[in-house]
Amino acid sequence: MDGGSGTVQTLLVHELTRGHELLEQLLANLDQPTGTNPCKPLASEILLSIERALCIAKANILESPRLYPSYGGTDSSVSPRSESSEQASKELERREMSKKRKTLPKWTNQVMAGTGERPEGPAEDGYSWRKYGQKEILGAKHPRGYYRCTHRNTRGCLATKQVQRSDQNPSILDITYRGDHTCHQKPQLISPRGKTEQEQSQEVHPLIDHVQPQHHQPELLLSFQTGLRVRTTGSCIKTDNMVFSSPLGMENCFNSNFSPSFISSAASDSNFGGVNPQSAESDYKEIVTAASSAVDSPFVDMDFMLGNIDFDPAFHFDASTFFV
DNA sequence: CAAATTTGACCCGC
DNA sequence: GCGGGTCAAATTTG
Repeated sequence: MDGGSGTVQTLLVHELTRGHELLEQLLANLDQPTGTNPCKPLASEILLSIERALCIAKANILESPRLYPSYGGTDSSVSPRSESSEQASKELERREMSKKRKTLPKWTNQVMAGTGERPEGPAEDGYSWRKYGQKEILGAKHPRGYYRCTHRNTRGCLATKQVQRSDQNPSILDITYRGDHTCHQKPQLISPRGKTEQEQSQEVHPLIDHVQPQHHQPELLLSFQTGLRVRTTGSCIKTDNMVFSSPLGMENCFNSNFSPSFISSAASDSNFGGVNPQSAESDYKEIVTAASSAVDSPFVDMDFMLGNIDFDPAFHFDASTFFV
């Protein structure tokens, strides 16, 4: 873990460099007549490269929770006795909070919001969130909802998310996750019982961690269906039309047997009922990478990858056996 | 009645 | 000063 720092950086650099090179090739090829140019394979290559980098980066983030000061730390270390010290601790908490705002990993999903009445309702991901605020955002038609993990107080879980309806397409929700769930709450599978059919159809069913292998992550599914977008900031890696995010970060992508080839095969995969092949297949646009400062504290021993830097396209990895 | 949501106030960074 | 994010009292919901 601690010794893996150079290794992970090397891997990241490797993948990002490769992605960069491929992108250059792609750009060069754009000049060629459309019939002959190999843009598509190149684009796929780039995508793979970025996915790998993202996996590596996310592995780091997940594997190093100590990077992010724990909420419990502040209130367990400070035991307010008088009102003034209580105020002081609140001040401290606030200051910690602003720090966290900057340091916590952050990634954005776009999921299809049902056409339903509840504006943010369908943004279910299996965790129990508690709304703590709503704000009108300048330049946005729809207010942004602020949610935090229900177990924030009981278990000091820092995870928060912001849900905002997309301007362009009101049926799409922009969900920005921040921080990992330290509550180790098993995302409860929402039982169909007690839910209306409409609710069920709108819901993004949770499945993270130990789920039936034949099911793909619901967000994943929805993302496919909507032509999705998943972005990771903080780690500054941003991809479009790339399904690769979840509240648990890479744990999910691994656990759902994520493989890069999965994406390109999605269009033909009949499991994705309702997928518009075009959206899944044709729009590999805006693949952007940027160097990141948030991924430079590698804690994961990635040696297992060393011998195989050129990943198999069917690259997959069972996190449950690796990240314990 | 406890838990969740609403909403105006407040704080902080830019 | 402005805008985004959070707090917390009041209110609603189950």
